[in-house]
Amino acid sequence: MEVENQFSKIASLIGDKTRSIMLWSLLDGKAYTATELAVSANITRQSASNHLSKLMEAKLILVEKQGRHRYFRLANEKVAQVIESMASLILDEKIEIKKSAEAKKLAFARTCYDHLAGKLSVEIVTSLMEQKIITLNDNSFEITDYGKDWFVELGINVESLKNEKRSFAHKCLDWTERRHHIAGALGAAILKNFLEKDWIRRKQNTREVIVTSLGESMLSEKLKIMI
Amino acid sequence: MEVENQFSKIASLIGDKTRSIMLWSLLDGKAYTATELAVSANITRQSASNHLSKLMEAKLILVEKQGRHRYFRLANEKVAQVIESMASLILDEKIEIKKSAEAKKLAFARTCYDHLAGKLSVEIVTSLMEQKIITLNDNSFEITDYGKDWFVELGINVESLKNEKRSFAHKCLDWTERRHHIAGALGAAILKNFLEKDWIRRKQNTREVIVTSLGESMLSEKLKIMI
DNA sequence: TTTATAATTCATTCTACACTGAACTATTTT
DNA sequence: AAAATAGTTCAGTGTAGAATGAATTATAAA
Repeated sequence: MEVENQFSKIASLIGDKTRSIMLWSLLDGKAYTATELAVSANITRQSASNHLSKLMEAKLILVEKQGRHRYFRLANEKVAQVIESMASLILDEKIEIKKSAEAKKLAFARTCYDHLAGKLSVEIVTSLMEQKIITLNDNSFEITDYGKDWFVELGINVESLKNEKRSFAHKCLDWTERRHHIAGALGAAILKNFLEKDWIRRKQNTREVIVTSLGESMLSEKLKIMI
Repeated sequence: MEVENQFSKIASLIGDKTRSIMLWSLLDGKAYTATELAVSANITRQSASNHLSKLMEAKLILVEKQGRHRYFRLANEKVAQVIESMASLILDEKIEIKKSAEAKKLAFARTCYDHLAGKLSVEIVTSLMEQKIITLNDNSFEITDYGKDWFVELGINVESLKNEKRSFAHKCLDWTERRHHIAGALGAAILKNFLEKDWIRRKQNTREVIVTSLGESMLSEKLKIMI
């Protein structure tokens, strides 16, 4: 098949009203059952099942079986990136006034797959670079010796992260900020760490992340970030 | 409207079979008339006109009037980036054997909007960096003093490019290579220069770019790139 | 001026494909 | 074992929205 038709096929696969909402729901990197996705997209289970098998066939999502449940999640971070990039067409409207409150909050701080995205996430990178905790090397971030201690103090053991199969700390383009944030094992560890310490909290049914007052003072102290 | 529905709307806008083929055609950054786009998408002019007005409304494309012709082109480079990112889901399949010959050629060298993309384009960046002709500074490339002379010798006046309104040489993520190439005024100037000198040639009806034998030896000499 | 070409608008038709209900398999629970 | 829950398959239905034809506007060429 010609490339343009392959493109057209994948575009219409993503572009269906219901499937696009499902993909949007899956953008937090979590795994959901068919029923859960059916409810959030407001369709029957049969219909959801049908859509999910189409997304599976195109390898946009994958499934894990657990007993009578089947958990669906995005196939990989790259799919998440594509969805994010499409969403950037609505999120970064020049005219601030037209941006909904919800969109603004998402632009400030949200999860993307398993790491942080939005303004906060790129400010973290800026601060870590300025403090020489991380450095940029081609396509990924590296941690300085000082940085290793800094992360240990934060509660993240950098060495053990490096043993994971996945990439350690690659750059991930933030579509609302048009700058990079940290993805990979380190990006995931930072999100987990901040959540565990209650610096930030997830909100129900959205990828939006809010900064707690504890988080506000800690981000200011450790990273010189003013919310 | 909730963000998920805004996303769904833009996704289905792009995701229509015919519109996606039109957008794919526009990806070379050139402007086409409604009739031309109708022919390449194999539909009537009325239908094309209808689709184009929808894409206009969403600000994905814009139009320039010239006499009785109306020339349509992508609204900006960002839209091109989004289309490219979606296409990356088909272009970078792990299983090489399944890649069509056409897709392989596109992955090697193609135009993206008004600059080069693909393997060749990121190799150019690598070489220019190694030779200290350009350096990376945050989100854009900068040219060294030595680099200025080097580009003048190539036939590109860097100073006059800087006076253009558009960004000079920002980074642009290459979706097949997952690394950056040069966009902006410099990226466009390089593509133009290479075409004029017949180092590379456009092919009809595709974004594919081929390297001439002259180009092969010049790229080897000037940039140490072996095709 | 007339004729040809480019593009759009609108009312109508058409169809791809999403949705539904019913029947089914596979687990878990009681 | 029976009942309940999760999910799928499939044949038939329904509809959003794409395609079309006819009419209209605008510009260019003859």
